[in-house]
Amino acid sequence: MIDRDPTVVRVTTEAMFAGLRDSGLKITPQRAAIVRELAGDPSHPTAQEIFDRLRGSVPSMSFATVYNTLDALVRSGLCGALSLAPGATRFDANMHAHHHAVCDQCGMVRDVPREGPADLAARVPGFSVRAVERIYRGLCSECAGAAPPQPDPSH
Amino acid sequence: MIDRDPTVVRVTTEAMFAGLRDSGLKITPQRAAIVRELAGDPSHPTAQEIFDRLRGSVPSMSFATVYNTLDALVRSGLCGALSLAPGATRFDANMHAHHHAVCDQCGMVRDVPREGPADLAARVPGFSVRAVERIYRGLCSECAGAAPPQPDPSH
DNA sequence: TTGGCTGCAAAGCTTTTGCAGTGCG
DNA sequence: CGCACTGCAAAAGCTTTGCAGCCAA
Repeated sequence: MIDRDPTVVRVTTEAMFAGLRDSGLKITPQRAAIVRELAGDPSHPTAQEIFDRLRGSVPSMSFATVYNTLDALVRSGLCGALSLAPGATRFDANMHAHHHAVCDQCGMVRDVPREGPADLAARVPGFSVRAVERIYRGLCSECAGAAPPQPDPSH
Repeated sequence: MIDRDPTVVRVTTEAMFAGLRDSGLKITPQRAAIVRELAGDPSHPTAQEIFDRLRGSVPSMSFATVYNTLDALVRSGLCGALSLAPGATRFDANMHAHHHAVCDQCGMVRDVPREGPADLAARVPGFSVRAVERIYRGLCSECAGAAPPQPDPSH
C-alpha cells in the first residue's frame, strides 16, 4: 500500500491525467509537471515544496498555478489534502484508504496501511459519518533519538 | 464526557489556574478571562473567536495576548490545539481522551467519547506511537439538510 | 522589586483573488 | 476559435515577533 515504485508512479500519473480529462479539465504542461511531482513523492509535500522543486524544470511556473492545480485535483477526487498539524496543507496522491502517522517533532507525515476491517460501522449521534480517519501521533525514528519530552498538543 | 455543565466549567477553570501556577506562570486578568471563556465553550473556538468575545468585557485585550496565553496553556498541557481542517487552529479545554467529528461543510468540530478500550496497542513500524486519534468526517445535522455532494478531501 | 506579561504594530507565512494575455482541445 | 488556464501582483487570513511600559508575585 505504501507503493511508490516506478510502475505505481506511472499508473498513478496516468490515472490523474485520465481523471482530469474525465472532469473536463485541460492537461497543460504545468499541470502535467505538478501531477508527476505529486505522484512520485510519498512524503506529502506542501504547495510550497512542489513549487520550489518545479522552479528549475518549469521556470514559468507560478505559485497560483500550483494552488489552482492542487485544488482542481482535490475537487476531482484525484488526490487528498491533509490538515493534520499546524502549518501548510499537505497533499497525498495515495487514494487508497489508509491512515497517517505524524511526528510531533519534525512534522513528518507517513502513510499507515489500514489493517483489518474498516471502522465504517462507526455511528455518531446527530452526525452523518462519511469516513473515519486515524492519526498516529508520536515520534519518527529520526526524532526518537534523544528527543526532549513534549506535552500532548492534540488533546 | 461531553460535560460542560456549570460545575464542570468551574472545575476545569480551577484546574487551569492551578496548572498555570504549577508551571510558574502568572495569572493575569487577561489570562483568567481567556481560561474562563475556553472552559465554558465546548465548540472548540479559534483564537480569533475568543478574542472577539472578550473584546466587550476586557477592552484592553490584545490579539497577541490571546495567542500567547493559548500557547502557554497548550505547552503546559492544560488545553489541546486542534488542526483538523484548513483554517485557524481550534482550542479544546477537554483534556479527557476523546475523538472528534468534523463537518465537511461548515467546519464544526464536536467531541466524540472514546468507547471501548484505547487502541494504544497500536504499533507502526519505525514510529514511536504516543497517541491514536480518530477523526469522523461527514456532515453535522444542520448541514445534512439538502447538502450538495462533496468529494472526499481527506480520503 | 523585578521578571514575566501586556498592548501595539509590523512582519511572516499560507492561501486566495483579479485581471490581462495565452494556448489547449 | 473560444474558453479555460497561466502568470503576476496584490490582498486577505492566520500567527509570530520586537519592544517599551506595566503589574502580579
